[in-house]
Amino acid sequence: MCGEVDRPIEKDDANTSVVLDMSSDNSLEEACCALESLYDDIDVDETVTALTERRRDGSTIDGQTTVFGALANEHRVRALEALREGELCACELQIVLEAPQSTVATHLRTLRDAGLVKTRKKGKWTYYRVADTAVFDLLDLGAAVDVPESE
Amino acid sequence: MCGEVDRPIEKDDANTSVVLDMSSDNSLEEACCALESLYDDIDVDETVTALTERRRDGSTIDGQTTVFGALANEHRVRALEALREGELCACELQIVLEAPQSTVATHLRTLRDAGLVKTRKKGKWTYYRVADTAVFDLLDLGAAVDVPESE
DNA sequence: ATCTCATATTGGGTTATTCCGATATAACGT
DNA sequence: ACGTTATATCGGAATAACCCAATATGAGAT
Repeated sequence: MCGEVDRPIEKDDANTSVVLDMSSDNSLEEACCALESLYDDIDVDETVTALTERRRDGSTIDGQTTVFGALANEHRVRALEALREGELCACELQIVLEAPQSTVATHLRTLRDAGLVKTRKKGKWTYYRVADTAVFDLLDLGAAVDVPESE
Repeated sequence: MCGEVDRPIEKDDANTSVVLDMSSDNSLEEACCALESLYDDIDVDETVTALTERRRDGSTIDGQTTVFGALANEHRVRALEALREGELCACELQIVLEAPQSTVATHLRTLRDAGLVKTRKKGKWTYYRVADTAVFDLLDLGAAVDVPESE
């Protein structure tokens, strides 16, 4: 009863970052079955198209996942929190993080690659500062989310 | 030349989420060497204590990393973006995400565990909505960060 | 009760992250 | 030049995250 659906494939090539191969599975078909019974008198194709348009530009999403990925680590969040009161050099951050030098250096690299911190070199020392105060807003919003316990 | 340092160990037990064993490496010693030469007339112990106090409460950081971890995935960001215009049921999100049913269900579980979405059951269908509009602020801030290219 | 369908969970193979010792680089002092 | 010191990068083992087919659960419908 759940037949063919005109797939709205690639109206724009913006979503190239999606690396999923839809040609050999039946995910869309299955989902459309559910759709058909969800609303009784609808044009399924039209609904699918509307849902498709809820997708955002792929490059934006790439940036978002890079940023959130950089924030998804205790050491890195701790480092950023320490930078609230101003810049610190790598050796100071090493004390804050209580971790070996190479570990700290790697985390700082990740933060820099994500655009969250910027560096300033002075002689042998490298000073790290938050790239933008928006980073603190991110940290605050992340801390404000009420994460349900257990699981 | 870089000798012993009074470690300000565990003045409060709040940082119990740090699972690092400092007893068998020399990270602190190394970092303090750098500190000594960074400022020429300082009380190193005092400086270490000050840096130690830049640390935040561990439970807060746990929540932050859980939230950011949930946001650090293309499928999940895409799902949240789709929910900007209102709630959707799982089968609709399946169409948006172009992924198999079990994959979508798992991602939605992750978002729920992080407190980013809430669910409403109506018969056989489960409707997902964003738990708080602050989630959109998070997404927007994450998208606004200027991620340097290459690497 | 039984069947169907929407969604959730499980198992496990694949890939990505994390950690950290070892080594490399780069800037200062002598 | 050389040694020293602060930081960065490499290698690879341990750990976590991801994807998805198969299976389980739970709410109608018959």
